[in-house]
Amino acid sequence: MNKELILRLTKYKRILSKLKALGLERVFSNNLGDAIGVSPALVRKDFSNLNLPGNKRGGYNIDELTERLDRVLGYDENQNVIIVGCGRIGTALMRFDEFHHEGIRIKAGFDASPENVDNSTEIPVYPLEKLPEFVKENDIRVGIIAVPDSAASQVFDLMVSAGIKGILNFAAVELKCAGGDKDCPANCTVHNVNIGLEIEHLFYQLNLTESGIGCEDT
Amino acid sequence: MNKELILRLTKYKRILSKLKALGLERVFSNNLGDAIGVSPALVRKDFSNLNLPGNKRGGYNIDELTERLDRVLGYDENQNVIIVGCGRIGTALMRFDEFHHEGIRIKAGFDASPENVDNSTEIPVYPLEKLPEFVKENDIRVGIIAVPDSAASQVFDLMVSAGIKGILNFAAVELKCAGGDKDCPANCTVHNVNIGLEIEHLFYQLNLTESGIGCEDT
DNA sequence: CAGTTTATGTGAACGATTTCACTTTATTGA
DNA sequence: TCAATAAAGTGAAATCGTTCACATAAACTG
Repeated sequence: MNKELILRLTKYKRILSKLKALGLERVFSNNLGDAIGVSPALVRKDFSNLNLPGNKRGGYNIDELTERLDRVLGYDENQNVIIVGCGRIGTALMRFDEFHHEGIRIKAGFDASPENVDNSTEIPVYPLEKLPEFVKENDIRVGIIAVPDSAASQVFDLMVSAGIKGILNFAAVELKCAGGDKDCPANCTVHNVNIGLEIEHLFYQLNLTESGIGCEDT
Repeated sequence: MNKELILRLTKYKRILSKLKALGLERVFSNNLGDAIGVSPALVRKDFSNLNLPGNKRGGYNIDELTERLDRVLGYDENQNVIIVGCGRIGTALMRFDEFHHEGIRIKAGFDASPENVDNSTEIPVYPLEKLPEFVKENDIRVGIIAVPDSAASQVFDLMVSAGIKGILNFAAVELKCAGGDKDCPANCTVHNVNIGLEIEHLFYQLNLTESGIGCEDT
């Protein structure tokens, strides 16, 4: 199962929960397709491949589909996360509203500078050294890196050796699993969110679109 | 020229500038491939398709390749950007270090609430109404949306009608060009960065990897 | 209850990217 | 000057994800 597919499934799930909130009970492949920007045929194919059945005329039952999707994706209430680096980006993320809606819970922050440490706040910020202990005790699987680029790689190693399995990295350094090319022993999955790169990419896409060398949207 | 390719080219450019900073003069397709996580064959194919020549034995000359890449991508010193929404995320982005390195300049912020307006700071924050005027006068092509989800769509329309051509959207609403499915008259390209979705996606990828249904990294 | 409609389900066709495997050419060293 | 070597260059092949188009079945309708 590849990354793109998992992303689509995650999106389906989100749409389903919104439709449910609106009181709907069933949904059709073209509704879902429109909502996430893919063809209805692909929606059906996705569900067909995963044995998520619909009804020949009545589309898909939202509750049932949600439940089955959860089972496929291994849904788990406990989506606990830590943030490493409590500078501006880090603290902004800590208070990011959306996380609350989505059942994602930021359990703690960690920072190397003592002046950022403060465990009197709603989300406590501990010194970086406490990270391994905290990860073990609280069974944390996912962490966010929001440290300066220069510290990213060190922090990454620390997190991986502490047993973190998934990382969302905001530093402008493409992090890869220590194992290198081969399959990483620690088996940690990284998603890099490189904002600078994203903007640069956007500029180039515009340039090329304008000059007619074209590039369709998404 | 498609989005993925443009992204690779942007990455090549970044690597080249880092290698250059280290004092290197030439680079091989496998260096570049390793750095951005693709095969050397693809690197060569990319350059070959774009007529970016290397030397049959000596690899690619970093200066020359950079220059040619700039030409292909339509490189322009002037990468001016505005940010709409000067809450936590917005202000964090305003002072984001990486932008400075990359020649990206945040020229101004805009916010609907008067208490966030303040043009005594390094990067001035104006009331939202000033946006169209500012965009015209300063020839702004790209903007960042960092407003609450509920305001995202309105702000989007305002930006598009002001003439903004590219948007990096941090609100958890998948924005699409007003034109809908057909080609948008305003022709505005949107990149959505949905952090909550990203984390959820990460969790599911881990679940599936652990259960052996597998999914390779990147 | 037969006929029509509407949406799923799916094998086959398609298209785009990527990789393979080989050719070419520059460079080094004997 | 003549191998030997190392890396770019590239047409062909393979792969992968997506779409097509039609078979299928459920649900209305008169």
